[in-house]
Amino acid sequence: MAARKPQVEGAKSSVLTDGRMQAGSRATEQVQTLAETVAARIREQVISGRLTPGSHLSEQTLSEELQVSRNTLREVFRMLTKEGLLRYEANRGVFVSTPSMTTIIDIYRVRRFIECPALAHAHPRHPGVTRMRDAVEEARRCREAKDWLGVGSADIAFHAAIVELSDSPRMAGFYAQIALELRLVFGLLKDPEFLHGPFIDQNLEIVTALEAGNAAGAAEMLEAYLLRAERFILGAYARVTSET
Amino acid sequence: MAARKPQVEGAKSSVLTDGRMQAGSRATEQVQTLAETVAARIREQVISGRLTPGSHLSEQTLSEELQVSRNTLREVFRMLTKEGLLRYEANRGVFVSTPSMTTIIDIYRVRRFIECPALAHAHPRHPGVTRMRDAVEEARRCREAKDWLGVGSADIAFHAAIVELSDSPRMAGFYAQIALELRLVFGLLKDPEFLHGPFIDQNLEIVTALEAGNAAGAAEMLEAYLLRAERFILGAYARVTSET
DNA sequence: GCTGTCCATAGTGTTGAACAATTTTTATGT
DNA sequence: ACATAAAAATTGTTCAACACTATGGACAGC
Repeated sequence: MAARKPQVEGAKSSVLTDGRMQAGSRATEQVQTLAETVAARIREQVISGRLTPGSHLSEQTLSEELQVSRNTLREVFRMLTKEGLLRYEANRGVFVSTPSMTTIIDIYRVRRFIECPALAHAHPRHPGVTRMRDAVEEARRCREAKDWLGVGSADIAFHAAIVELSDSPRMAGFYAQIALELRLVFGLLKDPEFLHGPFIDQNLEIVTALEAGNAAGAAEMLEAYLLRAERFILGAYARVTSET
Repeated sequence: MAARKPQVEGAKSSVLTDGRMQAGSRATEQVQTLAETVAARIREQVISGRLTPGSHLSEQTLSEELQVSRNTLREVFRMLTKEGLLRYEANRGVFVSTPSMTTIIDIYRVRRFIECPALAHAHPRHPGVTRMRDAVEEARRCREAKDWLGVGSADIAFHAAIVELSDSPRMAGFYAQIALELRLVFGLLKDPEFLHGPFIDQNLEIVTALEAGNAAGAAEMLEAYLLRAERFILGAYARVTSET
């Protein structure tokens, strides 16, 4: 009956590993509040596809399911809405955001707008480069293990590392949001092997070029990559939605 | 006693005009929830300087002051924290964000990164151009009326219009956040006439060049403008903080 | 005087129940 | 079928309570 209980129960019943994202912070803010924990959990459920775009998130149902009070859950909703994962409709509740073609187009426009210059102006020995290479290797590991969700994460990590090259925390934060939305799109599509497979090797080429000091070339490859990926995703998206 | 009461009381005691920002939406979402109203109100208090950076926002005090429940207020805190206006510390509460020099530098890096290309690739007859000119005229009106807060708003609106030229809602949303933080910085500085005065005319030159079809020239002027503004603000900031 | 421990206090984190306002569903009449 | 009114479900908001954490002394030891 007492409050704070979930600090214990919540941890017990929690299935998520978590701890990723927010690359910059290490020892800071180790204390997580319940709301943040729940937010991470819902985020994961959306990304993993257990929560499908467009579906309505009932306050009562979800609060019982996650064992938190409605008030706490509403705080979580407020956070995730600002992150762009959920959509609010007054007096009707929250829904999982449903990406449209317009969404995809805008996301890729932003990606080209941000990633390409960041890569072009990058210093070859910037710490972000290491992260890029790590991400590529992680992606290959996941590909072998046929962990396609993992491949998606690694791909996002790769491109987040590119944005890190710009040395701007705000830019990185913005990109993290965009990446979240992109994952929503990924979840919408099927056939993840076909979706991610071809792009791992291109990531490898890009980081290799950058390490060799050829930032301009890397940026060019990246732009081509993004244009291809956009067409690719748009096609897959059209195929999925037309089935309805 | 009863709930929903504030829907009435809140409106009565509300002093803010509001309605700006979010250029794209017109008839949509006319229904505002209490939390959103309160959020707008606190936002305004932060921007106008009534709530100084670094100050602690007590849940109990503020909830009594604004006549809303603690729970609703906490929802608001969650939103404003995501917007970057407030900072959360677990078990210690929320504080108004305190911009540092690093903040200012990052903000201006982002501004150059986003605004300049947006302007350079702009079409001279893009609707955003009209907004730019409107903003300049609004700024001059406010200057004559010595409404320096208004000048600040108009200046922000001008540059938000530049970002609109990129036709990307996500970019515009991101810029709105950056602009909010920038206003926090403005509030920190004194002597607003000296702060905004010189820049109005430069804005005018930029939009004039763009209207004349000289996007490249406008972009160059903008970059110079932003570099100057950064130095300017950093100087003013150093002056203010050293006084402590 | 300075430093570290223990406690009272204030403030945040979270809950459950209650009720008003709104939306959605169901039942009903034509 | 179709509009309409009543009923049910859901969101919006409040309140009071209590666990947990942080803060500011009081007090003892060095």
